[in-house]
Amino acid sequence: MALKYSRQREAIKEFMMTRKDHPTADVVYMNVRKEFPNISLGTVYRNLTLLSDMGELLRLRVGDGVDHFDATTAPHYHFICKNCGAVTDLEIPIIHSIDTIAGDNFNGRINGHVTYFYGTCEHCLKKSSN
Amino acid sequence: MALKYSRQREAIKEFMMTRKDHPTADVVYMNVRKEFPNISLGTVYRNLTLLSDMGELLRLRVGDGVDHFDATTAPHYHFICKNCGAVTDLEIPIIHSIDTIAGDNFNGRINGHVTYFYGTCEHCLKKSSN
DNA sequence: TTCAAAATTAGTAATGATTACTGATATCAT
DNA sequence: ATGATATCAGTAATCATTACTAATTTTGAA
Repeated sequence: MALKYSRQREAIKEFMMTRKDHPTADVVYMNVRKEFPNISLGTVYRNLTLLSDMGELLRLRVGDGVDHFDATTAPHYHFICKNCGAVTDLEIPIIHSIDTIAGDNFNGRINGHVTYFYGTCEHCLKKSSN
Repeated sequence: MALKYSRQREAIKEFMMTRKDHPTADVVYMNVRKEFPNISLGTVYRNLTLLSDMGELLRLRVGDGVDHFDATTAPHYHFICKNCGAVTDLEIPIIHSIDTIAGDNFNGRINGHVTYFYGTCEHCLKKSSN
């Protein structure tokens, strides 16, 4: 028996399921603390890492220096707002053909790619048009 | 006069020009120290950041927790070896069409994308086939 | 149910990359 | 040459994340 049940891990998992906005460890910590007032940040990190390693979560490194986590584990693309930093899912299918294109004149083996789209989100577009 | 000449910055720039392997701040530090034995790591970081902000360098966040820098500022794609962590340039043109694809059914504005291709580099492929 | 082995935890310390601060030095227009 | 100011070296601080440790939970079997 390698993995034991833990209420804290379950609470973290359940919280992640409710969020589509790719929260950071700190946001998870703040929220799970409502149910477990003295859970420690280390426990949050350990479980987020564990769940990511098991494939139940995705760890996103979007370039803002903080890791984001995503309970939607099926491969998909992300958009990052350069204005507010919000991370949102994109509803387009994975474009496998670019792996083939990238492999042209390249002597290694390409297994896949990670793409982040950057721009301005709907919310920030509205704000700036005032 | 906002920007003054500095030998240290010039040395950092020149070192970056000689390297195609996207060194980290620490690697730059180690090398520039040959010419400036008591340059400080802070100076290296400050200048790498300054040059990146001016557009003379690219700051790459490839997902390994350390920033890499690239003197080739024209947009291009990168490949990261999952085995050894090496970062190499890919010789394919930017595929602008995926920005359009990504914009389908999306209400924000997409300005561009950053893609990292992952796999095994030529060198590591050869080693593992022993 | 009780018990002990092993996983997990809370709390805290340590790490590693990067940034900020400070008094001394280098650059440059006048 | 000189004064204003950008830059520096050295060091301290910050921030995200990981590691450590003694106490608590979980769990399968007695």
